[in-house]
Amino acid sequence: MGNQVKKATLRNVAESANVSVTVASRVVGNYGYVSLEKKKRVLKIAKELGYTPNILARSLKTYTSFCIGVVIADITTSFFNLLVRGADDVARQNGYHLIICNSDESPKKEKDHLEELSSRKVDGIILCPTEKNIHQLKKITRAGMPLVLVDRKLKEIDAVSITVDNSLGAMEGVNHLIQHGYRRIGLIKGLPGISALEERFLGYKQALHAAGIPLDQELIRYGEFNAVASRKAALELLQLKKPPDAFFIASEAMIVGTILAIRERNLRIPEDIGIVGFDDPLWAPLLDPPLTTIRQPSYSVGTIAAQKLISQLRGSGDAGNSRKENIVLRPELVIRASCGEGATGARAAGRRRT
Amino acid sequence: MGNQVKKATLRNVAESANVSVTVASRVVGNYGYVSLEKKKRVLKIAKELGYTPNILARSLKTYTSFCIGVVIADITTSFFNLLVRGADDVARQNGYHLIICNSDESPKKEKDHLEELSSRKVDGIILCPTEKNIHQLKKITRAGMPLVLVDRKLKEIDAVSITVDNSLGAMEGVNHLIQHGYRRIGLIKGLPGISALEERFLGYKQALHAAGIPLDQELIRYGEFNAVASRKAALELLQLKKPPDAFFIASEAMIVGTILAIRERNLRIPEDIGIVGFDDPLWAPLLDPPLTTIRQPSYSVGTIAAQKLISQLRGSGDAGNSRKENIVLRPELVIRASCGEGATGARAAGRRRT
DNA sequence: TTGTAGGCGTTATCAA
DNA sequence: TTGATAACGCCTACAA
Repeated sequence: MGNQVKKATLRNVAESANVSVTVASRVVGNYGYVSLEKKKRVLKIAKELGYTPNILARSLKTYTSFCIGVVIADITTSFFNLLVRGADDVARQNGYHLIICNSDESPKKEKDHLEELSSRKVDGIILCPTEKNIHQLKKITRAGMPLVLVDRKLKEIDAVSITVDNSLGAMEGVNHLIQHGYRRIGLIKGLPGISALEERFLGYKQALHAAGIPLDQELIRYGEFNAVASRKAALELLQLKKPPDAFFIASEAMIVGTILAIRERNLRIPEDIGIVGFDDPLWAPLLDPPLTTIRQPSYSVGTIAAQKLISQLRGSGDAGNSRKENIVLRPELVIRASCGEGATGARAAGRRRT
Repeated sequence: MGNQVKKATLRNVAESANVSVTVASRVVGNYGYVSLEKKKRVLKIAKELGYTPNILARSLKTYTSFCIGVVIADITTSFFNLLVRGADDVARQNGYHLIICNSDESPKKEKDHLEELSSRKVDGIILCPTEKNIHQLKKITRAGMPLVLVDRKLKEIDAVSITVDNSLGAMEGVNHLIQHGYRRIGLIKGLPGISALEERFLGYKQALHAAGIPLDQELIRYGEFNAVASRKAALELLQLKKPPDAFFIASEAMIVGTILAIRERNLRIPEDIGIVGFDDPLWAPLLDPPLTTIRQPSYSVGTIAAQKLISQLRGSGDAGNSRKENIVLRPELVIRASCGEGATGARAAGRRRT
């Protein structure tokens, strides 16, 4: 009631300091001409009142929110949280903040998020697309919203994309398996229709083809990117009359499910079954035997995406757009012992080499 | 130049639809009286123009941004990304968005983030405090910013906090170790001065005390929440003249480091050394032997925090504040085999029971 | 049921 | 150097 404190707005600061809002704005914004005396006065009052600029108002006026929207599948997976961390690190460094949205691979959620982000007037968007909202995305880019795609690319959309060479990675992984004598290689895929994963499938097929091994559809199962579905899938595979002698697993959580299945069936790695996983979680070296994996540079995907987006934001004054560029990063085969090599190599010596 | 499209603002929509902004505002905001005819007209035009409300402007006017600031240590750790996911799920459900900030346990970064969030006029903040910015936090709460603390509480601050019963969890874990015959239990702590971790230390001491085992300072090391420092710490411990016969490890990444160290020294778990880890990562059951852990309900910490904050936001009209409430969640001891029980129990039978 | 007008806190323009 | 003044896009009395 009585002693309501004055709200810490620029106008009030100016009033108390006996200057115009313009002057006050200049000193807090640190630009233009202001006499030293007034400058000091304003600063002092601002501090006293605990003034902090209202970014909402500023953004409304300047048309820049210094916010970047990020929509990914799920912040809970290591690939994405590393990616987000990378993006956040460079964004902050440049004065930007991130608004993170989980799509859970649902086109509907993705669409909602995209709309929200537009409404919030983010300066740009980093997106790992479900690949089912082309129309919506076209609208967004047409409206001038800078967009950077990560992990998956969309040929219909005019935007730079940062991806990993999935087919190469998968090929190397499967090839590694083949070189160690495995022939019936079960594939635990993610979900259908996602380009990054289809690319891994392609790599799988190429490696098989190169080795003259026929593709057996029976050996391919969807693990839905989670541990329970992948465990089930692996179990099914293991029950085949002609079960696989190795697994190539397309992402982290599915590695967990698959290994659980292998444990349940009491199979030995690498003697009874070989394993290569796409994604190199922190705990891969902890398994017994340590897991051979394809490591993705996910943090870098994030940093590069943010860099590209921000430089686009900065240059947006001049150049039109038509900036379709694909940056593809190389994954790395990390050889440990789950295919019979490395530390436990001796143990694997006895296995058939066909 | 020539055919510049009209900007999709409420005013333009209203103009094109031949109604006042008020009417337009009403139909898009879906409130008040509007004739069906005009309603249809406005909706049609809005769609044509691709209108989407400018949330910045709305927030400026209404004093609510529907944004919640979240500052945590690091989104990259499973405890925090699960927490954030929980918070995000309930926030979205209620129309709120999250702005996530990583403090990396740095008081300086935390302070900057807190200031930024105030400037951005978030409606409230969920914070895992470094516990070094009391002054700043007081200022924030005094300014009326709703605040919910997670994982750690601050007795000086008047805010609700959602924590886990750390000392109980640690006590149960260490106790489990003791019951299985371990006596020299090495402790891999995080960093000094963080209440949640000090509580775990307390639980450790209590369990020791209850069993009549003297506390040996030599057995306590800082693992700095990461794998490399904890590996080093564990290695040091293992080199003692009287090395530990078990490890109690205070958080996930440090489990990784410690196990790496154990591997290097070629020690068998649980025969040579027992292990209990605080945090129950997805991969805990994958280790050989599967890891006994203290599972924290981190997702729930997040959901509850968001719920509390939002209900505070809603009720903010009436009640003052002075809402100091501590919700403490119970962690759970997940017994697997790293202390000689469960699946590999037989193997542990031979170990000394003092 | 509709419209007018003022203001949210900033920044930007233009004189003074 | 400084200060009115007009936006930015939206909401909301209040009046019609």
